[in-house]
Amino acid sequence: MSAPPRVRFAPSPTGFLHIGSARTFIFNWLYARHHDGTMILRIDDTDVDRNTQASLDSIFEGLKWLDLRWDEEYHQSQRLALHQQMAWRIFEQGLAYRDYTPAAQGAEEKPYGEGAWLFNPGMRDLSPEASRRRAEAGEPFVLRFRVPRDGARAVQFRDGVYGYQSKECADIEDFALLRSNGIPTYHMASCADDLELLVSHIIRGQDHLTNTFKHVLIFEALGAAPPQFAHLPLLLAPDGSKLSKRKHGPVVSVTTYRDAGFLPHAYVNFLCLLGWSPKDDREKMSLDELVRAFSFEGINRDNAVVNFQENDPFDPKAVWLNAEYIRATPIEDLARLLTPFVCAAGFHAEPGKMLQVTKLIRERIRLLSEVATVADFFFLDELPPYDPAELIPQKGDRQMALLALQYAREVLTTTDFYHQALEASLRQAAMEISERGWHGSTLKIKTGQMFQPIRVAVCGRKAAPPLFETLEVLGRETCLKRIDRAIAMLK
RNA sequence: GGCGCUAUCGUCUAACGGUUAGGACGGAGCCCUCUCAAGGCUCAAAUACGGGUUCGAUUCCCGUUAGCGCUACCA
Repeated sequence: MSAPPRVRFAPSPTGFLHIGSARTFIFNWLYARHHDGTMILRIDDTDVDRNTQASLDSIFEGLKWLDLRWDEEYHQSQRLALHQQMAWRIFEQGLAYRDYTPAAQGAEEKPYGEGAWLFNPGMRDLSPEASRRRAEAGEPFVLRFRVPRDGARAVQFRDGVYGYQSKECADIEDFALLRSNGIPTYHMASCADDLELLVSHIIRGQDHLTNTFKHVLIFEALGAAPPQFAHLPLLLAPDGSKLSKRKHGPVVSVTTYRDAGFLPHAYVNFLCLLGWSPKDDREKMSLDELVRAFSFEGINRDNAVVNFQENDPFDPKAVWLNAEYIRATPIEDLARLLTPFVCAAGFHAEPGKMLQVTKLIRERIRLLSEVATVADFFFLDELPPYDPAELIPQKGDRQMALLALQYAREVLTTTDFYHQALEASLRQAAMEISERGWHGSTLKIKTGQMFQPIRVAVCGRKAAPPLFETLEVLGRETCLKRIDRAIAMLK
C-alpha cells in the first residue's frame, strides 16, 4: 500500500557511541526491517568545533559490534550547500530574517526570571533594505526562523509514541537556521536532509519532542509535509539523572560492553527491553523475533533506568540475558569467542584445549571476560598461592584432607585418565577409606569430603567445574604435581 | 521562570473500566548435587498523593507532588 519507510539514525560525532544512541539505532533498524524499509546512517557533523575523529571511530566501532547493517550513509558536512540553499529559500519567503545581535558570550547567566526569550528586539522588523545593506557591509548575522506571532496559532503533529502534540507559537522562540559563520544549525541541517533523503519516519530520543514543533515549522516553510515522528523514552541512571559521559563514565559507552564480553545480540536484546515490550512476557528474543514483534505501540512513554551500581557497572538483567545467550551458543562458536579473552589474560589458548575448557565453563560464566578468572587454572602452569585451610573439607580435619589426597594420588597414578574412570576409581577410594576408618576413628568419609581436597589441590579454589572432567582436561601429570604440592602444604 | 512529557514491585515491564494486579531480573528459602553453576519449586516485593466520573477505577478527567526534557549562533 504505502511506500516502504525510510528511517535514519543521525548521531553527532561529539563523543563515543552512547548506549542511548545505540538503542535509537536499534529501534530505527527494527522498524526498517519490520516494514522492509531502508535504514540510513547519517552523521550529523555540523558542529565543526566539537566533532572529533575519535568519536567518529567510536560510533562506527560500536555499530559494527552491534552487528546490524544500514543501507545508505551520508555525512552532513558534505551537504552544507543543500542546507544553506534551503535556509535561504525560507528567507526568500519572508519566513526567516537576519539577526545582527552579537552572540551571547559563554558563561552568561540565564535570566529565566520572567518568561521565555522569544527573539532579539529590533531584528524581526528590520526593513528588508536595512537588513540587506548591513549584510552587504559584511556585518555578521544569524538567520532566524520567523515564528508566527500574530493570532493564536499552534503547531501540531501526531507522534507515533506520544500521540497528538500541540504547542502555541507564542511558546516557540525564533530559533536559528544558519549560524553567523554560515554553517547550518542542527534544526536546519536535520530537516533539510530528512526532506532531501526522503526520510519517512523520524525515530529519535524524547529529548527532541519539543524540538519537533520547530521542525514542523521548517518542513511547512519548505512546502513539504513533515515525516512521521516517533519519540523514544530516555535512558536514565539509577539516581534518575540522564545518562551522561561526564557523570557516569564508561557505563554509557557501547564499547565497554563489548570489552567486558557481552554478546552483541544479547546486548541488543537487553536494550530493546528498555522502553519497549512485546507485551506477551517474552524477554529473550532473537533478532528475527524482535523484528517481527516491533511496533510503536509497544514503546513506553516513561523513561527507563539502566540499573547499574558503582561496584557493579552492568545492569543485572543485561548480565543474565548475556549468560542465557552464552549458554545457547554452540561450544565451537563459544570457544572461538572466548579465545581473545583468554589471550588477553596472557594465557596460551590452544584450540583443542579451548574446546574442552569451554564445555566445562559455559554454564559458569555470564560475561566472556570471566573466562580469565573462572578457567585460569586450566591454563596456568603453576597455581597461584591459596590458603591451605581450603583443602580441609566440611566437618573434616587436616588428617582427613591428607588421607584423601594421598589416596587420590595413588589412584591417579594408575587409573585411566578419562572422567568415567576417574569418577569410578575415586569413589571406590572414598569407600575404601571409609571401610578402614581413618586415624583410628570409625568416622566415614563422604564423597564430598573426599573430593573437595582434590578439587582445591587441582583448581586452587572450592568453586570449580565438575571434578572428573576437570582432572581429565588437566591431565595426569599436572594433577599429580598439584596434589603433591597440596600434600606438602598440609604436612 | 516558561513550555512540554511522564508516574504499577528495588529495576525492566503486563494488565487498552471488572484480575487473588501477571511476568522477568535481582533478593530470600527449598530441592537436585562431588564444589560452583545450571535446572526445578516456593516466598517477600508495586498501582505517588488528593479529588472527581462510574454500579465499579492501575486504567478516564482535574489538581498536587516528584522526575525528566526543551528553553544556545550543541545536537
